Amino acid sequence: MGVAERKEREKEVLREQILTAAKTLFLEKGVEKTSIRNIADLIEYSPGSIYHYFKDKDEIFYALHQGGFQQLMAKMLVINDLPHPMDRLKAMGSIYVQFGLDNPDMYDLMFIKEAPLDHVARTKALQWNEGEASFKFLRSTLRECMEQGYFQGHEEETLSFLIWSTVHGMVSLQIRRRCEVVLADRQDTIVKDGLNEFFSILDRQSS
Amino acid sequence: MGVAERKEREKEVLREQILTAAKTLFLEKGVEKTSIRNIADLIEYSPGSIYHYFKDKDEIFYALHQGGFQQLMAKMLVINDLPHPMDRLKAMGSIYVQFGLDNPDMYDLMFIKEAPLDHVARTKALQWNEGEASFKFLRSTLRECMEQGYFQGHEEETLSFLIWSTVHGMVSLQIRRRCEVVLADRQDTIVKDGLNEFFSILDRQSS
DNA sequence: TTTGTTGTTAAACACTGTTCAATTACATTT
DNA sequence: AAATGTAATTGAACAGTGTTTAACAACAAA
Repeated sequence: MGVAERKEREKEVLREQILTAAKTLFLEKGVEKTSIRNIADLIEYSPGSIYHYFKDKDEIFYALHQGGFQQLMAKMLVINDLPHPMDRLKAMGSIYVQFGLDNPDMYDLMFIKEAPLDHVARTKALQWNEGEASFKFLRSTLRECMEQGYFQGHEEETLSFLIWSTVHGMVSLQIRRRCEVVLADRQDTIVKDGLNEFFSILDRQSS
Repeated sequence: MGVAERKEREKEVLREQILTAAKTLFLEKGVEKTSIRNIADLIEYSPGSIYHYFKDKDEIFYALHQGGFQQLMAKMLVINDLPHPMDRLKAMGSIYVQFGLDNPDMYDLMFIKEAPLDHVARTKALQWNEGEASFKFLRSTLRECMEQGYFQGHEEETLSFLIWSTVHGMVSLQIRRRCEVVLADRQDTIVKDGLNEFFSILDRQSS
């Protein structure tokens, strides 16, 4: 025995190889321009063999987007050092935005592209665990703010969605090049400026 | 003479035919799944002839997205009836969001998809007139609000961007199916609820 | 040594956007 | 009316795409 386990490990190794190859190509060319044949070429296998490890292209990019959430979540950990929930909330916003600007392709995959959600939709479970975990994290931080008297008269879930939307809106308008022309002169500061403007508004919501 | 003009008109007719065919297909299948051959089939021409009227696929979808801006702008006209600038600002938000939810594919093309901006980038001018006009419209409305004492201590351009980001964020998270799972039970109310939450925050920015 | 499973492959299918040489249509000039 | 020139149209071709599948190789178990 033990042979089944070894094979299992070997299979896992190749699966990982596919994923790293996919990530390499995807980070330099984007999702659409990364083809199954490109990935196969890079790991020196035939295109067909990819399909023994992943159901389809969407599953590969679903797996990659999972890695992105791990990255983002790891960066979020630093907020634990901040005692005041309002500081934690703002730090979350800054980290989220910074992550998006630093890793535009990964952000794109996580929050804009259809591929990962298409895969989720095909999986009968219909659970986007990565997204749900992140949203819960935002909600709990916001709840702590509310317990301290902030955002009175607001509803936790709705306000969480609104906050998420605001930071996502800024990042995605930037990533999908809607700022490039409309706000050409302030292209590389507008998102940070917008975020600070947002923070000052949030601060006024203590009554 | 007059024959050159007639030919010009005929050419314009076919150009329009291509556009309506493209729009029909695009609204039922989306950009990616609408192929040049599909469009050619629908108007009963060969695929090659499309390229006598449009440089490439991006140019077709740039033209379609222009139509989307006209639609949106037409809907915006009703705000002229509102005397108070703050009401106009909020009405703009409602109209924008409603447009996005009612025409998700067109919204996608206008504010999320790469195609129209890719075309803009290839055009040496690098002017996204549609987007700029819309943004200026938002800015001028916001300026009027500020002149009435709202949003003191805020900067017009930055705040305009922030407001745009907020409504865009809500619509795009919804359209790209990030709410579907995270906020499954409130799927078809969350954006409107979020917008109202946003309005209540804006109202508090009068001091 | 045979059997059964699993991994791998090349070829094929049905597509895609785009280019291009050849052809047709047709107004203008001879 | 015939020849010319221009513009529109075509079908084929090119180089790609995701995915399926029949054949084959590798190798553990019987």
